Amino acid sequence: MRPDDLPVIRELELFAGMAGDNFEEVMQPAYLQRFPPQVELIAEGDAADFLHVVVEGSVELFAHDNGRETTLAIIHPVATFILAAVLRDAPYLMSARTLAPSRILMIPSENVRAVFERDAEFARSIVQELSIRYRDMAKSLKNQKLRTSVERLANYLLREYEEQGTTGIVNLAIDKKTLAALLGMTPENLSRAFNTLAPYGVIVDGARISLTKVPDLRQLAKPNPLTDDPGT
Amino acid sequence: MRPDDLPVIRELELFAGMAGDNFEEVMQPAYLQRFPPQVELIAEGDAADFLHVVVEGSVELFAHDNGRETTLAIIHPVATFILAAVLRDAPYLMSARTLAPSRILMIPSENVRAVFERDAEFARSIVQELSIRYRDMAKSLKNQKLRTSVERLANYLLREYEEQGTTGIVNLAIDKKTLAALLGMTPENLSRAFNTLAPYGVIVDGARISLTKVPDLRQLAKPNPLTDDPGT
DNA sequence: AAAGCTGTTTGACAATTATCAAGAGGCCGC
DNA sequence: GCGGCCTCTTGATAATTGTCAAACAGCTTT
Repeated sequence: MRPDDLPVIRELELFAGMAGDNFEEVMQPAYLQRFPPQVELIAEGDAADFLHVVVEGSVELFAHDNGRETTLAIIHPVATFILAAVLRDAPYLMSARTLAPSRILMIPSENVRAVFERDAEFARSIVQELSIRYRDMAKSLKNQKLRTSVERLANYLLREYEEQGTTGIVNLAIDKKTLAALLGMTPENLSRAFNTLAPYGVIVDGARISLTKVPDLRQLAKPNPLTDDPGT
Repeated sequence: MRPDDLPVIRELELFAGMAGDNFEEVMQPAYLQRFPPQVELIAEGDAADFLHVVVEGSVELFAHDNGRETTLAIIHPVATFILAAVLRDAPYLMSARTLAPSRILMIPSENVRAVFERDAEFARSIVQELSIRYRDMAKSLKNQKLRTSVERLANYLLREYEEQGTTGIVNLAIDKKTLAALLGMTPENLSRAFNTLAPYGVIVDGARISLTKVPDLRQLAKPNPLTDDPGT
């Protein structure tokens, strides 16, 4: 573990309020590792031995059933994943793979649970983190059940548009196959959904998407904070 | 509040480990109320003023977007709902209505948060509860994204079959319109899905469903603990 | 430059799911 | 009983989404 990584992690809301001793105790047995893209970090069904923190890069959470696969979330730095499994000492419900070259911090589950037991501030942070995650998951379910694939794509683009600073250009950070899985559709369908959005000012050039008629797009997408706004 | 209701609530895992004083503090301002069926208890977007506990009856959690509505979960006694919104002091993401005549305990959010701050055992319980809810939500999302409606129905029936004691009969506790919304389909589609399952030994007689070829049904449904088992 | 690879797009088609309209059956009040 | 109301079902049709095959573009490798 590089010493200059610790402050970044310390600033994570999850660890910010923790007592210094406890932070060291939880970090001491942790290790930070570099992974190339497309490495499977955990597999659904495995025991939750480590809490993972994406320090750099990005991680895709996905799951299988029958023969199919879907993406449930994309995790960007700096954020944790599979916290719930760690706290319950239960098998992971999702698999995780790196999308980009990434650095992942792995903290043994027992240490997380041990410090949780005696650091009230940490417990508080965990509850906030879990609540946010729960609510994000609820929003995803609403998104999936109440919208068509074109609407999901339109709302995704508008969210990225906001997050990338409302210039008319949205850069897709993930490839279209992954985006399709995240939005709950096939790559072919995503390609056609982009075409459907052309009259609403959506111009595709590889990973560069221009939005030239945002008001029109917004009217189609009908974004809703109670379905779209992440992290609240 | 009837005195003989308290022990039941006390046994709820969420409150079981709590110190006696704190339990009284959190219960003192709470009130228990009777509601007829189809009463809307909370609406999405409202402030989370109360933690709700279903003591008797049942409650449907549902949500809107565009003009559509879907059911996200059915809550049976004794269990809480909208815990995450209460802990974050954020607007509800879902609405709730009674399905049956119900008794609902309502605890002011501030009291929950106050006791959470100083009762470590309660904090622990909350984390467990939240983790379970998060994982249930993740399972629902997998169910929705990875399965067809016929598969979702088949798995629902098998789960009920197990929970109702593996007699060949499953009694639907909710009407078919609500079941359709829970499974993410229209009532018409549900009706047809039941017909599709007829060759797999599913015989419908109103709310009484007979399962005469459970192995066949299981083969079609391919149930998966990581998608189906609730509360783990 | 040619070959091969990957990711994406397009076309043709099939499966799934939704919509609209109508009908069957049960239940309640008059 | 009769009518009305409600839930559920069925039929016809349309919209959405998925599947399979092929083509294409952008890469890298040779």
